[in-house]
Amino acid sequence: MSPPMTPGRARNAAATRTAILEAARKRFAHEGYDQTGVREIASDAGVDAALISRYFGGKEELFSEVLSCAPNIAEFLDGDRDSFGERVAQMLAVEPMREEKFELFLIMLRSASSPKAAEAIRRHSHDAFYQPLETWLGGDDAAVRARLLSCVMMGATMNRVIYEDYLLDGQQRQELCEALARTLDNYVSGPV
Amino acid sequence: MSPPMTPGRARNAAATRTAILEAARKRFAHEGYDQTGVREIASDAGVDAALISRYFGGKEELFSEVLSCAPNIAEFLDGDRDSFGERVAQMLAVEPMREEKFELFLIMLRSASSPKAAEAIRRHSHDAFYQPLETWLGGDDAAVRARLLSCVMMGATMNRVIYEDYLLDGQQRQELCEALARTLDNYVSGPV
DNA sequence: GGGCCATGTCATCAGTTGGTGACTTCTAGG
DNA sequence: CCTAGAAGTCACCAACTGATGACATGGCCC
Repeated sequence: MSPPMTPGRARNAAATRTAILEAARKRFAHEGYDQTGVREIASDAGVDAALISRYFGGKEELFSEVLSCAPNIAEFLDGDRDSFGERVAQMLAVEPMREEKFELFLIMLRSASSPKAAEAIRRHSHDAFYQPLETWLGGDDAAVRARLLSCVMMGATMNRVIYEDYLLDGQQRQELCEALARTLDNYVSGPV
Repeated sequence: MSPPMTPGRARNAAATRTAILEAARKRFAHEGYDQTGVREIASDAGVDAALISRYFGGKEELFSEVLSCAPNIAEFLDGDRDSFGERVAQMLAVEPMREEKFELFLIMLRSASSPKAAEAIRRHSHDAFYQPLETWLGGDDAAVRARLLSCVMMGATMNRVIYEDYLLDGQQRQELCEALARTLDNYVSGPV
């Protein structure tokens, strides 16, 4: 006990805020908005639940804040254009779902059914997903192609959410991945 | 007051059961498992909430029962094989979402995030969706192609759930529909 | 008609949720 | 050292949820 341990939590507002945000992001991604209680978030963050209301105003505002801070689509748009389908399909069908890249998708899919969260999701996914994607795609039908890409990506994520990794073995997942990659690249490259 | 109105509800167990089931199906499809309360279902059905527990055992069992009774994929597998993509894409992108055909999808998507409902969904969607679809597709990679079809169908539904019909106008939805049809038919017809 | 069971109604419970305000404790600045 | 305010703790509330058991009532069979 070399450093004189303070009994309560260290008094550091910024760190506390961040801890809450981190814990909330994981909870919302793994359980969804409704299934996550402020007490659970607080417990994960090692914080009293009352601080959530104090710092963010309430659960709903915390959720919006989490969406704003979550990593967005940009990561995939940065890379090589020709390998977009391959990279995304790998994430969707092969890589373990615990990856952080998944988190924004998971938050959206698992929380979209909650009216309290829905509006925030609509707004944020437009700004952080469709808008950049459309710009990146370019062309007259960018909006439609963006929607098509979104359909495949969301659907694939949804399937894994529902079935985890049951039903398909490694070989089949590889085939799935390749087919997804082809479909995605088809939407990326050409006019539909 | 020609017929001597009974003050309470008509005493007809079968009709009451059906009324509850109907009301529950609509509520679960529109609001999801978590957002739907037994009191709301009962109110819609013109029934006392206690009867839900009496007739079905509880909300969870009622949900399973609703899934069992909901219309499944069979409708689309009956029709002409060549027009499968066209028919499904029409439903996914063009037809109004209030259609009953959508209900099973909506129930699944809106309730999948609830642990209580998830297991029932997994079981039922396998029996009423994947299994028939795989059989209908045939071939060695039927499982993978079924999954691909599912991804597109679920993703398209999810997009409409989140965005309703915003963002895309009629013309764009038509383009979306055609592209979806091509993709679906591609998965139906060929080895991936 | 009388008994009896199925059906429906009601009051209420126990658990959980998000949120609030009063309180304590620590730390910075004078 | 002492005060003021920020940071954290605690007890508690009001609302809601699913569920249950006691009770009322209708209709059928003997």
